[in-house]
Amino acid sequence: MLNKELLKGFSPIIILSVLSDEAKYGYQIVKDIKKKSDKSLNIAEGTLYPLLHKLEKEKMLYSFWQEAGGRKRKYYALSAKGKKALKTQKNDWQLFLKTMHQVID
Amino acid sequence: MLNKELLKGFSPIIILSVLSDEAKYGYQIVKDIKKKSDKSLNIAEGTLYPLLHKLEKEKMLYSFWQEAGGRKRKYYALSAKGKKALKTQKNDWQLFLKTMHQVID
DNA sequence: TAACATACCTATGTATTCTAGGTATTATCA
DNA sequence: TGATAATACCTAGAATACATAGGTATGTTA
Repeated sequence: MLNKELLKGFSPIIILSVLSDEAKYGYQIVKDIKKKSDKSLNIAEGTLYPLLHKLEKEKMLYSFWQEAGGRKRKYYALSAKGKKALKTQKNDWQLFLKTMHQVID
Repeated sequence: MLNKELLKGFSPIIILSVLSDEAKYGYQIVKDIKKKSDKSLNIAEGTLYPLLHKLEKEKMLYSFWQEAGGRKRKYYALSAKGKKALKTQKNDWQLFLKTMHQVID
């Protein structure tokens, strides 16, 4: 596990990124991030759900309910605004990398 | 300026890094980080001073007062514990980079 | 002599994230 | 069959980090 404090502020770009290929539901996003990060990232459900609601409120995401095998799942997908925001955030991330390299290396 | 929210959690590694060559005083650290980052990072004094106090309390840093040109300056230097912590944090940083790459790229 | 730069500091507010719960359904296994 | 685990959603409150917005004091420069 990474130092949790290191992660503050990066949740939005992580979530928008994992949604960039296809719509996913909350529980799936948690597992997905865990898997993709080799278990280094473990975003708590208590962090994810409020954040999904916030991103939806900001029109970055939209949601729809879908049923599969008797289970109701709430899917989230990137809106046009969300796609744009993801691009911006990836640029910010690159600048951040460059800056950190300059300062700490 | 980088998105400020992106920076949360990285202040300690930044401060320990800029102190790794020589002891510096608070005001100098602010200017130093600003310069090294091409003005991308602008750590507020209201962020820096309490953080220096915290790092000193945790024995990562030690301080001493020195006078130059009639001005009193409080210098901070890395302790042995601080040097060790810096190494650990740089490893954490590398892991974080790798993880972010896996998740967002 | 006024304004700016240097140099230290703290109190309070805001934003983010975690902890620690809660509910309900389905799958597994003893 | 009954208990436990996994799936799937959620929220309230605490903890933490950082920025904002001040404050004080001295030295420098216009």
